[in-house]
Amino acid sequence: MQANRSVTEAARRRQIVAATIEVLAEVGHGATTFTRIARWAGLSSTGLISYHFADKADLLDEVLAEVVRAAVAFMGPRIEAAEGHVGTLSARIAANVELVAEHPAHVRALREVLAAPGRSAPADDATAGLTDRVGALAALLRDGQAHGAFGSFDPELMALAVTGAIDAVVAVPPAGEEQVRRAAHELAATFVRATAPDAPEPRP
Amino acid sequence: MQANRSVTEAARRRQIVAATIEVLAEVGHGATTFTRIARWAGLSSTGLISYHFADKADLLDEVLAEVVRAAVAFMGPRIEAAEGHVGTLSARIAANVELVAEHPAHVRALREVLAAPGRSAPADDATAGLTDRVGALAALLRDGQAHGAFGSFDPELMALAVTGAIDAVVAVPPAGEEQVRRAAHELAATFVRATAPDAPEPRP
Amino acid sequence: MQANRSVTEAARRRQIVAATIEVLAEVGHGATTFTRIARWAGLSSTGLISYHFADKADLLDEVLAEVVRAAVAFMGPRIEAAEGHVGTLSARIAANVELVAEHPAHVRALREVLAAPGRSAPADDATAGLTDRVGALAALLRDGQAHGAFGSFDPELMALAVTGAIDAVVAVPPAGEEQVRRAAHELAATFVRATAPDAPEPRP
Amino acid sequence: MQANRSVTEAARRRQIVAATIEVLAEVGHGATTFTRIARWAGLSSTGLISYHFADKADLLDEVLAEVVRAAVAFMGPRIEAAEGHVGTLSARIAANVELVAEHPAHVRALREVLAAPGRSAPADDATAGLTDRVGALAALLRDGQAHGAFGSFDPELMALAVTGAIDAVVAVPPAGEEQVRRAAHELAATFVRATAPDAPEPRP
DNA sequence: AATGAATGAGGGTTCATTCAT
DNA sequence: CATGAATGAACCCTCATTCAT
Repeated sequence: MQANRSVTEAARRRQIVAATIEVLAEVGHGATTFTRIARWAGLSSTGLISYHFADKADLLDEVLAEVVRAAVAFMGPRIEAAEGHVGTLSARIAANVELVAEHPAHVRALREVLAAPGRSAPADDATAGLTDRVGALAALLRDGQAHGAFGSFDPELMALAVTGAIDAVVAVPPAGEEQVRRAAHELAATFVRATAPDAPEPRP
Repeated sequence: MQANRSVTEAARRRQIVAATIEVLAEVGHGATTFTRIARWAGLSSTGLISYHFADKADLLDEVLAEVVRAAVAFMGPRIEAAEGHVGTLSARIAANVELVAEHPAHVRALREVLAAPGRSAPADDATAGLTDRVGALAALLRDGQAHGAFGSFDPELMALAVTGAIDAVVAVPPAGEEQVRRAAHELAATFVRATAPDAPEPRP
Repeated sequence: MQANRSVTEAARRRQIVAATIEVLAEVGHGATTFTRIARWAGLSSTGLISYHFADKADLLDEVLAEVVRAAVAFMGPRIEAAEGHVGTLSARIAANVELVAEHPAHVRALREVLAAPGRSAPADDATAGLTDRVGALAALLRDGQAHGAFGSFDPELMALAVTGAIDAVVAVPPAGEEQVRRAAHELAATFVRATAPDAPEPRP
Repeated sequence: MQANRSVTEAARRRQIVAATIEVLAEVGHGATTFTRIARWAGLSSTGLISYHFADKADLLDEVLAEVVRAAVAFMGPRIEAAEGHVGTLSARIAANVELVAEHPAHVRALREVLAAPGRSAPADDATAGLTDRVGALAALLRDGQAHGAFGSFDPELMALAVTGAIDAVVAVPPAGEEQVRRAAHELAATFVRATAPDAPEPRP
């Protein structure tokens, strides 16, 4: 009789976060207002949002956390299942592209939130893990280079390029699951080629 | 002594446009308000902006035009000087990366303006040329494939990847002109590798 | 103890509408601003008005409705109590004149609202009934002519004249209830005379 | 070489006044801005208007004077040509109605100016003569009553009614000169009837 | 836990007016 | 005599946030 206090609250918060994700994905960060969120969620006042979240920034933090949580849940197993440096790189790229087919609104919302002006660095590790995709990727590439799995290139720059390419590919609305899978494979192949070990001296 | 009729107006407009570019680059489109622009430009009232520009959209149009003009002036010669499909691809990537060293604020402002909600398609060709970088790149890649200069891959997807990679590389604040040039070359090399003709059968 | 959900809102809306009527009557439509309304109503911000009314047009619609409601409530019984065409004409004129003694601000506000630029035709019948006083009057006159109650004249023109005369008489600030009643009777008598059946041939 | 200083100025003032009359008639007082007037007159800046007129009120005063001047020039001869009290009343009404066919914009502009909030009493006599049509008419009616030309009624009230009726009839856009003349005659006839001497006791 | 009325700052825009040229 | 750039107040409206209930 007592314990469901926070159950109710948690449900409300989740409802509001979910609505915010949809609104962010649909109208972008600039037009994401409490009024619009309340309307989407079927709430009759913006006061309720302020009641459950200290701040607009607080709400967006929660949105970020939720989006990251879902993304990690989706990508984690796929990446861990991969073997070898090349395989991991490949899996990372493919999983990231495929993520958009599973949670299109989440991905757009993520970009909107991160692009919001005045956002400070994320707090927890999981968030950083997704947010700092570049760093994680660079580490993988550097390690692979040390093991001779990749050629010689600037790992940070390549990580940046990979991440940017994924985001760009993901930004165009995908047409069908099949096409998403194809794009995932092809993008992975592209960077496998780009990171391939340097060609040996042509034999005489 | 008389001929400079509207020299004042032109100067003010340029001043305001320049200030808007800086503000856009710094705080993003959503937070780019007349008040902030006026403060940045050292104007004492937002009314002055409204006096010189019909609309906020009008101002942003002018910003877009200016940014595109500068970008075309910078990249055009570099691209045209290149020879061959691979050379052109290389030059395009390098020029784009180097652009950010020349006009860092311009590049960020461009993205902010284009990302603004409710923006319609650009009118003139020069703008479209810069805006639709993906299309232009895809055409180059497709043509190169037909001439055997590139391997087999989806040109649209690759164009998207190249563009995204450039933007990502460009997004991090560059440290020094030397480093920019290095990044330009390396990124170009990366995609030259990624688009290289399929390896011939190893000779026996 | 709970049932008064929106009693506060309704009261505020009524308060704002009432204030708007007074302001309209005093300074005219062009100078009727949210600021002036708020000041008159004793509100501390114009935001409150925007909170309760979607639009300035929305507020003016409400004003129109309220004014019409009051006018119909006042004039309706008086007109219906009259008998015969001449009696009805008389009652209509008198009631209209007397209305101004009861709700002087309402009448001026009505004119201001209807004269506002960009107002579209009224929706409901009651409003139209008050708005299209000319049409209603013309119909009465035409019907009366068909029954021999009135002489021969252009009904539309006469209706226009009657309406204009009423408005003019009503426009001057009345001095005392007694004088209003006198004016009402005399104006009615004037148009009873003006619309009287054509004099019969003098008997030999 | 010197004398045409004020000639130029007078011409400019007339041009601006004329433009203002048109704008007033077209968009009403509330929307009559310096910008719109300048655009209509083909001027490139509102500064020119401020240069020639001390104030917006000053400009509107000039407009009023011009409108009155034209109206007096039009109506004066027609009224003076009439004979007898009834004839003069008739002529006054007809001339007033016909005025609208000659200077439609002037008449609408006049109403707009007089309806403007915060207008004080007119200065010169000619203006007062037109502005205080009611007073002039009341004097005529009172004098006529003293000479037995009219019946018994309140002259002020009747004057008010006549004026209001004229304005109302004039307010509807006239369709053709013929119709205007018909309306003029009929309205005159209406009030001749309404002011007719009291019917004598029916002879036994 | 929830409501919704209220607030005040700030948004873009229009306006009459001033002033140096 | 004319210009047009500049100003600052006021316009309507939206927003995140507060608070009594």
